[in-house]
Order: sequence, then C-alpha cells, then structure tokens
Amino acid sequence: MPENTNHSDEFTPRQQAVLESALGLLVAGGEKALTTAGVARAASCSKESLYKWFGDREGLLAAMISYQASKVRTFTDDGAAMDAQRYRAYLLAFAKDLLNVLAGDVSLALNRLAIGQASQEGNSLAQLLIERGRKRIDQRAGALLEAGKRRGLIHYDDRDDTYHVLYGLIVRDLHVRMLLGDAGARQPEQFEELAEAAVAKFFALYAAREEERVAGV
Amino acid sequence: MPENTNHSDEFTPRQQAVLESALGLLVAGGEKALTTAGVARAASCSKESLYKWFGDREGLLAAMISYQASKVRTFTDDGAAMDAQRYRAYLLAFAKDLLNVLAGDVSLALNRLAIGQASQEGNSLAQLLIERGRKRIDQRAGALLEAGKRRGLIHYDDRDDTYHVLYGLIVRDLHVRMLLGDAGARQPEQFEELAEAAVAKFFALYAAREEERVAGV
DNA sequence: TCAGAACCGTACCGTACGGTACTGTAAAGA
DNA sequence: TCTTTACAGTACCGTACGGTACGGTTCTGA
Repeated sequence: MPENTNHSDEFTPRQQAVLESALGLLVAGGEKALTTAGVARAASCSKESLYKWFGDREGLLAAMISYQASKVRTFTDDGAAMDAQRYRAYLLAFAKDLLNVLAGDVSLALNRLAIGQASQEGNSLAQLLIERGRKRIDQRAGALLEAGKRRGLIHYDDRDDTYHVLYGLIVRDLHVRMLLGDAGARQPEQFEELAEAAVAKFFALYAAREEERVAGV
Repeated sequence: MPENTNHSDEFTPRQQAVLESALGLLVAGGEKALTTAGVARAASCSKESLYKWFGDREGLLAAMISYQASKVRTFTDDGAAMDAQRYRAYLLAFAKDLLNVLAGDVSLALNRLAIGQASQEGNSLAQLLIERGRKRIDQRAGALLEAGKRRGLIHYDDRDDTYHVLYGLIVRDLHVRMLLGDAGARQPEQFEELAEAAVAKFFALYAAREEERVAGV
C-alpha cells in the first residue's frame, strides 16, 4: 500500500495524478476544454483507462469534485480558554480562509462546472459539490460559533441562521461576481480588510452584552 | 411602428417572441437544450432567420440577456417626506424583490448560462449580465440608501460598501445555493421572514443615533 | 522464462450540433 | 400583375466529441 497523503485513498496515486491534470485543464479552459481526449493527452493516459477508472465523463467530473474536496481544515473546539481577543482572531482567520477558498482557481472552476450542469436533470454534480465541499465549511463555522457561545462571548438563538448571517457579512455578493468573472470582485489583497469589516459587524450584532457574558446566559 | 411595451425596442415583436421561446427552452433544459435547431423549432422560425437576426449562437444568447434585462423597476427619490416606518417598508420591499428576482426561473437560468461560459476566453456574456442586470439593482439600492441618509434615517460613510453589506444580509449564500439547484435555498415562502431579519440587522448596524437624526449629520 | 494483467497510443464509429444553401410561399409595393 | 422582400422548412456539410476496440509495450509474479 503506498504512503497515504492527506487525500482520501479513494483513488490510486496514478488516478490522482490524472485528476490533477483534469483539474488543470478545467481551470485553464472551462468545461468546454475538458474533453476526454484532452484529459487523456494531458495526463498521458489512454482514454480506455479513463473509462475503466471513472466509468464515463460524468464519473470523471464527480471524481474531480470528490478528490478536490479533501483540502479544507476543520475547526474543533479543544476546550481551551479563550478571551474575546483570541476569539476575534479565530473568526478573522475563518473569514479570510473562506474568502480565499472561494476565490481559488479550482474552487471557482468546479463551482462553475456544477452550476452549469445544475439545470439539466439529475444535477448530481451540484449535489456532490454541496455535500463534499460546502458542508465542511459549514461544520467548521458551526463549531466556531458554538465555541464562542459556550464561553459567553457571543449570543444567538439559531446557530445555522447566525452562521448564514456571518457568511453574508463576509462574502456579500463576491462569490457570484467571481463566478461571473468580474475582476473587481476577485482582489485577494482586499480580503483582509473585508474580513475585518465583516467580523466587526458580526460582533456588533451578536456580541454578548456585559451582563450576559458574566452570567453566561 | 408597433405599440411599445416596456421592453426595449431593440428587437421586433417577432424577434421578441423568438427570444421568449428561447428563454423557455433554456429554463426547461439548461444550456445543453438550447440548440439552434431547437430554438427554431420551438419558435417556428427558420435557422436562417436566427442567424440573420442574431449573427450566431453567441449573439442569440446575448440577445436573450439584453431582452430579459428590461424588467427591473428602479427607485427614484421623489423628495417626499419619509419617516423611519415608511423607510423601513421601502427597504423591506427592496429585500423581498431582490430575493424574488434572484430566485426567478429565468434569472437563475441566465446566471447559470453566463457562469458556465465565464471560464473560457471572452466572457462577454457574463459581462453583459453584470452590466445589464446587476447594475440596475445596484442603482435602485444606491438611490434608496442615499434617500435614507439624506433624511437622517441611516448613517454611513461609503455608500457602495454599505450596499454590499445590505446585500449580504439579505442574500447570504442563498444565490449560489439556488444556482447549484439546492432546493432548500429556494423557498419563496421564507423570503418575507428573511427580508425582515435582514432589514432589522441592517438598521442595527446603520440606523442613525438620535442626536444624529436630529442634527442631520 | 512464460503468462497475464495493466495500460498507452491510436484508430475508429456514431451522433449531435453549429452554420450554410436552397426551395417554396406569402405579403408588400410599384 | 410583376417584382422584391422576408421568411419557413428542410436538406446538407464539416467538425468535434463521447465512447469502444485493438495492437503493442511494460511490469509482475509464478
């Protein structure tokens, strides 16, 4: 058994290399450029092997999504003490990470791919993207929010609703605009500033008031 | 000259009927289903006419976007007196309209189309969608914000930034999830509630404090 | 050393689609 | 009535792509 990277062992190293090639093609030229012959040429493998490994073109696309999805770290509450200052830093890091993930070449390409297919019947690709990609981020954020509530730093009733507000404050309309290729939306040098503004507003809305923080309510 | 509807007179009635057919096909089956032969059949016109009117397939797609874009009403400040109550209602209406527009069949289909094309070179379609569709909404919101500031109801420094915060509070991640076909995101019966929550938070962040409102600063 | 598996490269097939050309026809205008 | 324009309908062409088949090569294990 070959050494395992942090990627899932769902694919052999050779297959992973092929998937990496395919992702490169997708990023470079969009779905139109992702032909089976093109992938085979770029990855120096035969079309026959592609069909053997992934079934058909759809299977290849699904494999690309599954493969890529294994690159998001997740936050787990270690129970350590945390003051408001430190918690704010965590939220800030989450916000910056989120913006950077969404602005990534591969993320944008895969989201474009899935969205392009979402209209026709059996939008399994989009479903897969939501399941494998989106939900991990949701989990990390959820854990972060709960950690803050547990320590009395923030206050909320509905965790998911609160998360969506945080998401909206951070991402605004940037994701869709990036997906549309609007260059004005994709400026990573502004992400720091955007993240800080978002976190500040989030605290303005959800920071526990003094008496709550003391009482732990 | 035929009677002018509120649509642009960029296209003849016959052409508008064809574009309507094409939009129907796009909504029903996504881009894959939008073949020139299919449009011709659905609209009972010849392919030759299609190419005469719109140049090529790309031109047809652009025409569909241009044609569809002319269905957003815009807010203009009539200078009338407006109290906080009334202003809040305006914002609420904007929020609900925004959610309903974004959740519309045709809007989703066109955004999917443009995003699907955004990766390959010359993403003119996406650019067109931003220019013709997005910017109108931006204008309406901008006017709304300025009206509120002029009357001392809200306070902000950067209008566009403030608008983007409002947008994020309203839309959250719903647009992308709707584009991905996530049924959980597309529930118009919840839009009222979402709009109210967003407007409430917006006021929490931007409502002018009493002394400002009086001083008009 | 031999058998078999895995796999690359390429040739091949069928089909679907963008785009063009041609024919027939109905309306408009002189 | 003749001519021109606009258009529907259809046939046609070239190409690109998904998917399959096959020959040749390398690697593995007995």
